[in-house]
Amino acid sequence: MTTKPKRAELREACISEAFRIVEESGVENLSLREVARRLGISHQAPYRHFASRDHILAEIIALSFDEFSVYLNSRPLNQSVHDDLRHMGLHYLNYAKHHPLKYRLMFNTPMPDPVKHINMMNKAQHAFSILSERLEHTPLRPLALSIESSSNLEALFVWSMLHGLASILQSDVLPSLKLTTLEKKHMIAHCFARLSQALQP
Amino acid sequence: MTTKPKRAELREACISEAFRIVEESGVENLSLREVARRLGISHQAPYRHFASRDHILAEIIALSFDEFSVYLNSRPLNQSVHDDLRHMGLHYLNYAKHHPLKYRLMFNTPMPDPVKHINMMNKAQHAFSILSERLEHTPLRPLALSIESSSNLEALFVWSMLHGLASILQSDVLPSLKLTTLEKKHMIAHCFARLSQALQP
DNA sequence: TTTAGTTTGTTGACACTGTCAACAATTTGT
DNA sequence: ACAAATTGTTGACAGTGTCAACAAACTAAA
Repeated sequence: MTTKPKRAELREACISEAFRIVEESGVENLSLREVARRLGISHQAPYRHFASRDHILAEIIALSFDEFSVYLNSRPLNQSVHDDLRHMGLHYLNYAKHHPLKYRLMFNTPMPDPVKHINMMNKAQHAFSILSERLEHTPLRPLALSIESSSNLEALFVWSMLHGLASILQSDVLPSLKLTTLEKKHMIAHCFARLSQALQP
Repeated sequence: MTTKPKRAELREACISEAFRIVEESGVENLSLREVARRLGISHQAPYRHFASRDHILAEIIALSFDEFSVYLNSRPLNQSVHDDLRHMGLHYLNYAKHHPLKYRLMFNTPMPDPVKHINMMNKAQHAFSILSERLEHTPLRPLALSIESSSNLEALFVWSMLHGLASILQSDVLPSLKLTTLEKKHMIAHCFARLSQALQP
């Protein structure tokens, strides 16, 4: 439990305590009352700073997107652009692996009404733009003329693969799929190889 | 509300009522008490048939996987194997699009302990096997020798892309990504084109 | 500085949830 | 037909989000 905060700092204290709760035990165990309890304040105090549970949720989702963006950008510099894209993908998967509860918070949680939480959506958009901009400067295998292309579309494709893979890797279903240990070990490498085949000229 | 069921049919009635609730308003609004209310029985009656909420959840997840498997198999027959794979993918996305709440139930919901709900896991495994078996009889572009391959691995790759795409398409984040209407319109076609490039010999 | 007004925190309530325990009705097996 | 087991009901408890009424504390003007 965190030390009892002074006035005016309560809002920030609530957010970081809520963030901590999600890190520790997942969004389904986040309750405003638990936040209040940990901060040693009354169960209604947080309501002076957040209109509803959704509003504090939006804050910590935004925080997570920030953290995620920083993590994506913290990848080592790579010589070739395709190597860099690859490392970005691996970084993506690493974040999901090491912060599964926060990853689920961002991507697997029914979100509060986006229109009411524009800041949150902007942070999400920013994380996406990292991927999109990386692809903007990556020469790709040409597609048939009938197929529309743009760095956003390529980013959506790569993101789909990464998000799907990250989800499956941490899914409860995976252990029941009767995969050999060899298959389990090579999942990521295989998917990245196929991704290269799709993208590399 | 369904008609009050006779004895011994209560278990089945609970399951289908719960299934209906999820279809209508999503898993987060599923409560045993609401099920009981709709069936006109006491709030505790369902507990004679399900040890906990998780147990009825496991039942309707299993049901959803069944429905999903049937849907995947209901695709029209296609001449070429790659065409068939493509249609399978489109069918996958169609299911997610037309049954978003059930799709989320299967793939985006923290599952009850898999070990305690083996039937549910078997149904999930069966849905996966449909994809895996399709890939088993589809000639694919060869990979580098250092890269492991198997129909399961190929299925995981395709599934990753499909699941990622399906999730993103129904995500609340999508509208905030500043995509042009043209990009939105071509998302699916683009991803499938890239998928073909990855897989087609 | 004192006072009035606004912001923030507290207490208590309500409706909702899952689940336990005790009891009643009903069905089943002999 | 009666004993036993199964199934259904009622009532309770702890947990949740949130509203309303009230109290304390900070802020701004006199």
